[in-house]
Amino acid sequence: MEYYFGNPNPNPNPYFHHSTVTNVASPSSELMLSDYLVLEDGTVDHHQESWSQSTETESSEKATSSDATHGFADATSTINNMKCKSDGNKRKKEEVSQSVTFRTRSQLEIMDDGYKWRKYGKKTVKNSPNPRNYYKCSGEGCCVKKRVERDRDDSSYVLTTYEGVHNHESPSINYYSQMSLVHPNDWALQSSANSSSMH
DNA sequence: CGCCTTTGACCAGCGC
DNA sequence: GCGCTGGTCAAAGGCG
Repeated sequence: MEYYFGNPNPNPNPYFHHSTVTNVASPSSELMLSDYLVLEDGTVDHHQESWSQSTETESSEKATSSDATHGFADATSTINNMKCKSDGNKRKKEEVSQSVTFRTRSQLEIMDDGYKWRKYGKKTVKNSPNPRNYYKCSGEGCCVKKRVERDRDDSSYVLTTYEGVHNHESPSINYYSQMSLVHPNDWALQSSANSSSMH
């Protein structure tokens, strides 16, 4: 299964290209968001753990290490096993999911990542002036979710948390492939390369 | 008409 | 047990 992230929409959000994932500890290390999101089902590799870091708004995601050398210290990633079912054991704490959180600087909350999302909820969260929006992938049988909220400390940043793995390719995968195609198996190398040399 | 957003209600987990 | 909180549901309405 391949899993891509980027800005493959033929009619891209004009602000998206200015969205970056910034490492607070090392502000000079900025990556285009589209440069590195590829998830592989179920595995936790060194790189993914390395940029795991809790944010206070993501209390359910425990902090691991933050490794500024990868430039991902400001993104939260918790990779677990995904269970995609809406009944029975939903909302159990033991029900873990594969989730990745990006903190991006963007004027718009909705960044076009190539997938089609349907909003299903909006909640105000405690200790945050900004509401949290909940989206599901509109793909048939695809239960990937994402949460989008503005950083309570700096509203110029958007926190986007993806949960799950798409069971389909991005509708705009062809377009994206011309920009920056990364196979999941190569993602570790890609992310490592990106951290050392941009583009 | 189909798909979307909005939004209040509902539910489960958690802390006290 | 109770209240708070986060996450989800589903009805209603809007839009193309």
